Amino acid sequence: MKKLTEQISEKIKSEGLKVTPQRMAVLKAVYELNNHPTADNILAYVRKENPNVAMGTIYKVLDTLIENKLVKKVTTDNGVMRYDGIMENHHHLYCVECDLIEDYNDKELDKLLTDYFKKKNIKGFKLKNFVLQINGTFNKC
Amino acid sequence: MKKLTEQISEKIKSEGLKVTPQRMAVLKAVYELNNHPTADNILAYVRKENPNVAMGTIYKVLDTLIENKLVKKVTTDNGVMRYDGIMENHHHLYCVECDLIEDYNDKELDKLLTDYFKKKNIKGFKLKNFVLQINGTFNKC
DNA sequence: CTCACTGCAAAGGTTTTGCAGTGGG
DNA sequence: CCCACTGCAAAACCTTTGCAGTGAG
Repeated sequence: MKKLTEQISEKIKSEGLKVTPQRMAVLKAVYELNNHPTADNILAYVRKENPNVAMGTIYKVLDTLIENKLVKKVTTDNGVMRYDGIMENHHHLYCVECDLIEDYNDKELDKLLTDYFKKKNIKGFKLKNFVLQINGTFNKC
Repeated sequence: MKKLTEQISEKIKSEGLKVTPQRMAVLKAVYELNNHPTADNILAYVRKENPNVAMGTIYKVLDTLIENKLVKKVTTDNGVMRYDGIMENHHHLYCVECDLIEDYNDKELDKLLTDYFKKKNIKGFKLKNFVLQINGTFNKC
C-alpha cells in the first residue's frame, strides 16, 4: 500500500504536469478535507504546512487540476465554488441548513439513470454526464 | 385569456406582496427572457422600459420573489447565479460549450426518481427535492 | 404620517489577472 | 539559461448592504 503523498505525486505526474509542492498540497487538501472544501478551506489547510502560499496560487493550481481532470467543481446555491477530488460519477446530498455536501453513491440509482438515458435520446443534445442534486436536511442539523 | 401583466400582478399580490413596477418588471423579465437569465440580463431587459432601475433593486426584488417562491435560483459551473420562473419541479440541460440552460421535463424520469426515493430511505437525511443536472452540448454549439 | 420599497453608492466577498521573481531541469 | 510555476497585489466581478428619499395607502 503506497503512501498518499506518493499516490498524489503520481497522479499529477501521470497528467504530464510538473509536480510542485503547491500542487501536491492542494490536491492533498482536497482529498483529506474530503467534504467538498472551498478555495478558502483549501488555503487554510495548505498553509498549516506551507504558510506562504497565496490565494491566487490556490486558484491557479485548482484550475490546472480541473483542466487535467484531477478535481471537479461543485456549485452551491450560495454561489461559493467548492471542489471535489472524487472523479467517478456520483451524486450529492446538499444540506439546505448547514451547507454540508455529502457524496451519495448508489449502483441502483446509477443503473436506473443510465438505462433511462440509453433508451431516451434527447434531441439536439449530446449527453456527457449527469449529476443528481439531492436537497434536504441532515438530521444532525 | 388574461394578459401576462395581469397574471403577474396577481401572482405578486397572491403572496401578500405589494405590487410595484419594479417587481412587475423583474418577474416579467424572468418569464419573457425564459432562458434562465442572470441578474444582469434582467437588469438590461427591465431598463428597456424602465431606465432608472438600479442593480441593487434587481437583487432585492429577486430575493423577495425567491422568498415568496415565485422564482428559483439556478447555479452554474461558472459561479454566476441564474434565475428561473418555472416553479414546478423540473430538470435542466446544461450546455458545457455555451452556458445555455434548457428545461427538461419528462414524466417518466420523474416517476423513476420519485419511486426510487420512495423506497430508498437515505439514513440521516430528510429529502426535500432533487434536480438532475444533465450536462452535454447542444448540437447547434 | 408611516412604512415598505427604491435608487444610489459604497462595501464585501470571491475569483481572476499581471508581473516580477525564482528555481528546477 | 529557460520556462513554467509561484507570490503578491491589484483588479474585476458579482452580490449585498446602508441610507436617504419617495410615494402609496
